[in-house]
Amino acid sequence: MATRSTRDWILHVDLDQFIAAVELLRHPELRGRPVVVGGTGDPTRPRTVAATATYEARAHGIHSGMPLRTAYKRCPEAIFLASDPPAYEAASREVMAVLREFPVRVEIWGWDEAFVGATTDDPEALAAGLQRAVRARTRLTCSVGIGDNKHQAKLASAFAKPAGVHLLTSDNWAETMNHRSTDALWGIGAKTAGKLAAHGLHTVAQLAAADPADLARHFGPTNGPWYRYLALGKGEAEVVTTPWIARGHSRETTFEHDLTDKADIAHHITKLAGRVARDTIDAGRQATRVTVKVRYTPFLTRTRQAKLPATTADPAAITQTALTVLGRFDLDRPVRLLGVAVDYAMPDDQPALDHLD
DNA sequence: TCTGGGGTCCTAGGACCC
DNA sequence: TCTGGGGTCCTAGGACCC
Repeated sequence: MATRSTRDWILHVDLDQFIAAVELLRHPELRGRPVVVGGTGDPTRPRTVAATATYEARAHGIHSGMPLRTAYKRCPEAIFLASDPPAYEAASREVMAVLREFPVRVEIWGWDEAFVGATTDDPEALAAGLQRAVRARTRLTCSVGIGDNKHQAKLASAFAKPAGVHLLTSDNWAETMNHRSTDALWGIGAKTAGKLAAHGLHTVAQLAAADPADLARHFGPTNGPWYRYLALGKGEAEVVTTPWIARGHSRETTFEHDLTDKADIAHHITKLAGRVARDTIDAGRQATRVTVKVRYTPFLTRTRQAKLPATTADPAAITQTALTVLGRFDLDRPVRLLGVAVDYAMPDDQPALDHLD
């Protein structure tokens, strides 16, 4: 291969089967067996879904997002494990620490992913070095995508699975992506792909060639042109190493049995609001707005929100506002989920000043 | 397949104001 | 008197992602 000149690259590091891999490190005797992780690990419990499934479980048609009861029917001999977020959090921190020991910029993107910005003439060697270090220190394997921007690198890491390295740049973008369906792009899902197809735009190539003004008319002034931008293989190329500042925070619960008693519903909202308030205090943040979410049976979701009288983290104030907002819902039908969310005040939000002139 | 939990961002319509 | 245009804020919902 020809020698490359030194320049900036974006790498996307994606841990392979992260949750399952962490569980198999703790339960090595389960290696090679169908394992499903989710909820409390009780496959008879309704309204619980799989967080992940090993390749052996996938061979039985099980996949993440599938109700555990369905997974159990498909493969009764599968091992069902409870989800253990603190364990995944800890494993994730170890991986990210390994990445940060390299002379690169690291942007954490969830438990099992990170973007790495590097200036190098050999991105493949860097990718292999990252993989070796992560495996040596954590016994976890990862796939690495290499691109000119985050979008390309993100798609490339999927092509690299499992445990491989794949390069997707502006040079091979068209040949790799043009024939694919638009939902192959990062940010276009099933719904948008369906709407695009209804406009005659089925493939990435067709979307790339579409008229931006026409897209803006049909898909919104920001989204329409953005879809075309994605189809051209463009994307954000800046790796942000400063910690992410959360925009908000929420807690929600799906109940195994529907709630019908209004006092019971209010009690659960009080508990959820209290948790959100404690989380807000723990995060050292302040809330500006409270949103209450109600999901009725069978699956109709409604939200109502209100601005807090003043920016606060006070549990009593947040709970009171949540209960007031709850009062605006129809509670005469069975409820399967309740949630409470807050918007956080952002650090650059200026307090409102009274203008006196 | 009877559908989790936790996030982010965009859009559209209405209120309100000048 | 029946009637414009724009700007901003608020709200609810939707789409997408991990």
